[in-house]
Amino acid sequence: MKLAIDILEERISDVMASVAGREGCAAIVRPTTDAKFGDYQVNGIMSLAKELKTNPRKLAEQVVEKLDLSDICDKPEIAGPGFINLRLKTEYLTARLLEVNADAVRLGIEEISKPETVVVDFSGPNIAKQMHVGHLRSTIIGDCICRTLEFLGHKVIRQNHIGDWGTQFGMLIANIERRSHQALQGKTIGVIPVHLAEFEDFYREAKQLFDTDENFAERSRAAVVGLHSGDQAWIGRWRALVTQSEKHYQYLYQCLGVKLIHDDIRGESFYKDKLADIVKALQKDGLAEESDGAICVFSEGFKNKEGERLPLIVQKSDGAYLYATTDLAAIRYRVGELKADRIIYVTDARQSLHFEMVFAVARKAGWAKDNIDLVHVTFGSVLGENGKPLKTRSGENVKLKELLDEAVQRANAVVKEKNPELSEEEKEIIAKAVGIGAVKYADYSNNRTSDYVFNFDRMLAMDGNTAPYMQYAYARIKSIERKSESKDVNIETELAGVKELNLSEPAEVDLAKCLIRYGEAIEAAASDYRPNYLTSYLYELAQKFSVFYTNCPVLKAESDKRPTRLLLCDLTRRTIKHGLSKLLGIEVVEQM
RNA sequence: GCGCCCGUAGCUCAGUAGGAUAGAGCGUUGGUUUCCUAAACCAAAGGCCGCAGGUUCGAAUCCUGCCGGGCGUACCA
Repeated sequence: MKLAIDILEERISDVMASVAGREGCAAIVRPTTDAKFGDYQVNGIMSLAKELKTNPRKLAEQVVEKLDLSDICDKPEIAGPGFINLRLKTEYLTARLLEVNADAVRLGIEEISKPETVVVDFSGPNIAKQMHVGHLRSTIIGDCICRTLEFLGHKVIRQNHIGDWGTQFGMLIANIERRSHQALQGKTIGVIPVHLAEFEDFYREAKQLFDTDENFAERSRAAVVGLHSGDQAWIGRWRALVTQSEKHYQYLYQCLGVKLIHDDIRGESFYKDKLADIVKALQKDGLAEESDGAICVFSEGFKNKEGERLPLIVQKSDGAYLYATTDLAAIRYRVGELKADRIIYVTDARQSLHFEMVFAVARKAGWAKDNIDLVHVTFGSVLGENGKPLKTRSGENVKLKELLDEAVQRANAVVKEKNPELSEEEKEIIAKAVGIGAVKYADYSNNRTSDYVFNFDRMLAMDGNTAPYMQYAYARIKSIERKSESKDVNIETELAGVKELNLSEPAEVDLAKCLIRYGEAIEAAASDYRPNYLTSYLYELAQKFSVFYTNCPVLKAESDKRPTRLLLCDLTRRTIKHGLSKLLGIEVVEQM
């Protein structure tokens, strides 16, 4: 069924159009800013009145006169300078709740009518390096966008554009070769790093050798040449490195509950054979030209420090290709092969200019026609308490794994303190869900465009808009379920027979109204790619549930009240679970 | 220099086309438990929404200028 807000928007806009005698009127229905105004307010009358140069209250009256919303709302009220205030009818609310209740899978939320093929480019870790905190946001925000668009009915194609190609691989595979020789000489040394921490040393070792050992540097350059020319020995070493290091980020995806698999990988190496053609095509179309020895595309409106035109370099003066070239090849592939209607890039804001230029070139070259949506979803940095990008004391990037481990460890300490009687195994499961959930939720609940300060204590707090608070609300409902058995209440049979509801307490009505608005939050989150709209909604829901919980006994309620309350509990539980686990990829727990 | 982002309560942050008296949480102060998890709930105090102009019935939101911060700005990604 359609969302109330969408039905209202449509009907009121139609009436406005007929009153005004013109197309394209927007009612701009929004939740009220204050409950005393009802449930929804129409904001569009006043701006329309301005355009028509008429009195807004008079216009509102004319609209209300012709408006029939009697199946949804009480009589609309005109207020202030020209608002129309709407209050949902209890019968509508009841019917809607029962509908949501009957829909176990989608909670009464419709799929969109025009599904698109959406390619989402996110995460993109570098091979042979540990994932660090800088990869967190792209990985989880991208995942949430995928999950949300998928739920709404789009065909989502995840693309993990990993950094698995480039000159730095020369020294890495040269180091594999060097280590192999040592191993053959009987030295007990791992040839390819296996554990996460070893990658760091391995990379550092290669880098140091490259900088200090001319023979090694020479060998590294030979390795690059070998790699590019398809030498099997070098390719074998490279592939071993890629395979080994992929295992590590797959492990982290699993920890984070991020849905990215091996098949989603289309790394830089995937495009390596397509790059020459990209440059050739750009030259052939006269879009690319040589400048200072590099092949460049100059687009309108891009300037450098000196105010001169700024190029998108697609081939360096030494003949090598760059990420701009790869990104162009990727657009071509995604539009041509994957049939994308929309391509979303989830990377930090610092790459804005790069994508602006890439998009401009892709448009000019005709690889992305106007009907293809190219979207750069940016986000801010994760900061430490000092307001600078989060680093370790020694100034290194904080490893993602270490960050998550600490979160789980801290969560474990809290669980131990709050609920000591749980078994070790239960505590571990809860700590993992709470710890990881806290990190993710804290990230999601911030507006993605701003930087935020990372703080374990705050994200693990039980008060406020945090994962533990949400999980706690869920656990309380599960607890009611468990208690019901000992009180001879059979929830299933009571709910199965519910045909009518008895909403009388304010806390019940508030909760009910919140429940039927889940779809609004999802729509808002999807259209702006902003997970914080989801967390805000869920938090509001959990708060309303807490108020309901303190004011309205469920199991001890009179028989005329109990089914309604059981239903409110169950719908809240299902909505929280859906939001957290299905859309945000955060685990819920049975008890805390 | 130019471009993009940001500046909202003591702190951390919301604010979904320009809408009604700017909202949360933390912290502070006070209150609630023979009752389904008090990891909860209720209440109070706390704001020239960086500054100054402008646009209009109405501005945290749009425009201009300024101040302060971050990022980017030709061969890294």
